[in-house]
Amino acid sequence: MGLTKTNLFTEEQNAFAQMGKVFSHPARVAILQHLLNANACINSDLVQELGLAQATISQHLKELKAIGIIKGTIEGVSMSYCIDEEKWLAFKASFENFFDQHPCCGADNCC
Amino acid sequence: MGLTKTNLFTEEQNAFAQMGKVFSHPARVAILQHLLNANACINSDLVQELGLAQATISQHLKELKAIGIIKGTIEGVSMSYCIDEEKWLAFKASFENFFDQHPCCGADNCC
DNA sequence: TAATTATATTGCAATATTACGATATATAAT
DNA sequence: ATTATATATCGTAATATTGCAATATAATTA
Repeated sequence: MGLTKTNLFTEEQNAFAQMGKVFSHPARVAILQHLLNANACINSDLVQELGLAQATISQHLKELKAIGIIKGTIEGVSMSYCIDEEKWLAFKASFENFFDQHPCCGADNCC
Repeated sequence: MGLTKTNLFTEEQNAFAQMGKVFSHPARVAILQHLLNANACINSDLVQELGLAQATISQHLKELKAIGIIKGTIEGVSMSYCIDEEKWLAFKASFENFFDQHPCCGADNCC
């Protein structure tokens, strides 16, 4: 099949999985880290930096932009990409919230 | 292609992406949440709970077990799965560390 | 205007993931 | 020993993702 059965899960679970997807590929992780370090940068920087083809970088940037964690503004001929601070903090909050759930209850049947 | 170019990225980036993958599918998110609530449970619970086929659940459990975030112990006929607390805290720390990077530097070229 | 540069999009090939039926395995109960 | 129950694995089909060459688009410069 290959088709995720989205209807079986809650809105929250699907939304969280969408966020997880952002971090599920090293190229996207690397792009985010590069943007975090530079605070703003252009596509071509990333092509040099990462070693992937320009089309591939562009595609990853598109995905990151689609979910909203980065935003791009036209800067003459080139593009200036940067982290969307508001979205970044929302992601941060979602993950903190998730990880704040305790893995162990201390009950008798606790592993 | 479909083949991630792992060699282009750092160990840390690849490792973080592996962690991200855990949260990139709603079924795995739902399984983790169920384990967090119940603290321990068996496969059949999840089949009832999630509505996916037994083989599918088993496959997701296998992946979660492979990366170490859950562990399973044989409990008679059934399996008792639960979160691996140590690994859970390690994941939590990695994500906290990642999100603690600041999206905006306050410089002139800041978006 | 023509050439240049930067980025996006298209089309395609290859691998990965998701899902499930069927089957295997292993323990428990009768 | 046979049956029932729970979980894992195998095989397979379908969709998703990754990656890139080629091409399109759009802004800048000569």
